[in-house]
Amino acid sequence: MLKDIIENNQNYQPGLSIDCVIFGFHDNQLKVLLIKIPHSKSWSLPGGFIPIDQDIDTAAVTVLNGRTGVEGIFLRQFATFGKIKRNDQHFGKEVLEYLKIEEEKGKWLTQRFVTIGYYALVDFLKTIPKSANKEEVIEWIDHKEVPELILDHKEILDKALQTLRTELNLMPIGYNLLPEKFTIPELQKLYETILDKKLDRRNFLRKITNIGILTKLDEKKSNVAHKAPNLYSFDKDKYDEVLKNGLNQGW
Amino acid sequence: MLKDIIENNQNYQPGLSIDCVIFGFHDNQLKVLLIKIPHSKSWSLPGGFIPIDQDIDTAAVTVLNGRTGVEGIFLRQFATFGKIKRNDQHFGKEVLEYLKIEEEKGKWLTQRFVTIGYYALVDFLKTIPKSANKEEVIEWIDHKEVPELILDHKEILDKALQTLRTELNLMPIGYNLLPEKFTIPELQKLYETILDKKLDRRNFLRKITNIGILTKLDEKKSNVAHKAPNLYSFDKDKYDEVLKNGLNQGW
DNA sequence: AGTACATTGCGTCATAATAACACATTTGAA
DNA sequence: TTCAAATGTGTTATTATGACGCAATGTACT
Repeated sequence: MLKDIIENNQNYQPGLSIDCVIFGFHDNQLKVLLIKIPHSKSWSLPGGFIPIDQDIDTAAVTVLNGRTGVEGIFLRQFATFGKIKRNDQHFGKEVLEYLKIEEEKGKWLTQRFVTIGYYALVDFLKTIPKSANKEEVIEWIDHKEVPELILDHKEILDKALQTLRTELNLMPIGYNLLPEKFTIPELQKLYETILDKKLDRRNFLRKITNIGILTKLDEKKSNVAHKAPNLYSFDKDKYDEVLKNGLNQGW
Repeated sequence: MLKDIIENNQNYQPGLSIDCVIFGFHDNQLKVLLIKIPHSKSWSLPGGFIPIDQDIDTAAVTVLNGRTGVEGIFLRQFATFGKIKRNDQHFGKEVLEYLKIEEEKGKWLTQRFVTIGYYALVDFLKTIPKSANKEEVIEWIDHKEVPELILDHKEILDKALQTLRTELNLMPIGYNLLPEKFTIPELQKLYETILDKKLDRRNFLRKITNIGILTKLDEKKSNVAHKAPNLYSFDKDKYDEVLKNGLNQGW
């Protein structure tokens, strides 16, 4: 609870927060987990504070697990946001008013905050979004239809997506975003959605299989319109190896 | 002065610092600007604190300008370090003892600190390393001969170099590390030094010129042994364009 | 002055990666 | 039964890459 944190703020790193951009993939859409706070018209990224005796990475994992219930997911720090105007006094005071905390006692919250951005890739179907309380709404929202966000959260989200796009060229993705069994067209849609551009079906197949991280299963997807596509799974060992060594070395 | 900052710590963001990994290139060596603090056996990265009314990027620029005297340089945030054990109490107390500040008054410094890492690429010859005071030594040190560093500064340095290596595949570099006029072999040495591997002379020339950011000058380098190599300069417009759009798109 | 040697500039060639496209197959729906 | 939409498996031309060859240039040494 935010109120508890503010009242026991000596147990938390001052002026520093964490915000998570949690990506999922469903219905051919790249979705982001967003929170609607009752006291604001805007939505926000799931975030949290850093216990004084915890690594920042650990604090980020806590936020993620708390919101998704999923463990062992892909989580990566991508940038730290510290513009002086990023959190205005006004927003903090709104929160205090809502929580019925006096301005003096809530000073910890209205001080200047720097936030560390993490992005996560999770399996949409395994995720059960959890709201922290009754008034809070937490929802998967298509990244193309993100509503107005509080503070600089839009900027954080954009930067996360931009980072994800870049990292697509440096490492394989999909293991964390797709179910265990999936089809090549599904994987391609994921790539197309993240990159926001069409790729050639046949060239994609060749390139993705050449990486050597896919295992073709002796099974076809059922209950589909048109020709049933083959199912694949990731070869976790090879996947991890490529993750570690990177792809597209360049030089 | 650190003492002033501690005494006026209400003007600074608490528990948050900045550390800069400043790279330069000279004598075919990738060098890092390091500081020797009198009260410690170890060296450290140039760093600083964040004025409560300044963007973190601005604070990083201030650190950089203050140490190098160079302006308009390449400066990029690459990671934030926040392990709980990264700054031990012991180190902070040493500093306080050296500065003759009572433990109680110096509590601001011995609290838990998270640090934001920036790396910079500067022109070695245009840089005049500046020490903050008489007792402090600041020096260019070959990245292969870095001595013991305080706290987790070695980890920060390693991560900066690793980031630089990755970014070499995503963008052109050299504009900030080399003098205005340079030779292809010099540029190749820079790449080889950063990547820590040999590249083929002829293939390097082809690949680097194909990027389209180099202008061949009608001039040869003088006072050199053996055949005089041609001089080149960067085409700033095209360089910036490639910087913006990136290279090696992959997908 | 002549020669050896290191280094540069400009090539070639075989192979791999990429982009663009053709055609047959499978399946649900008209 | 036929059509439309999607999948599976190719082909071909172009480009990029990796591994070399060789002549030109300038220093250093005899």
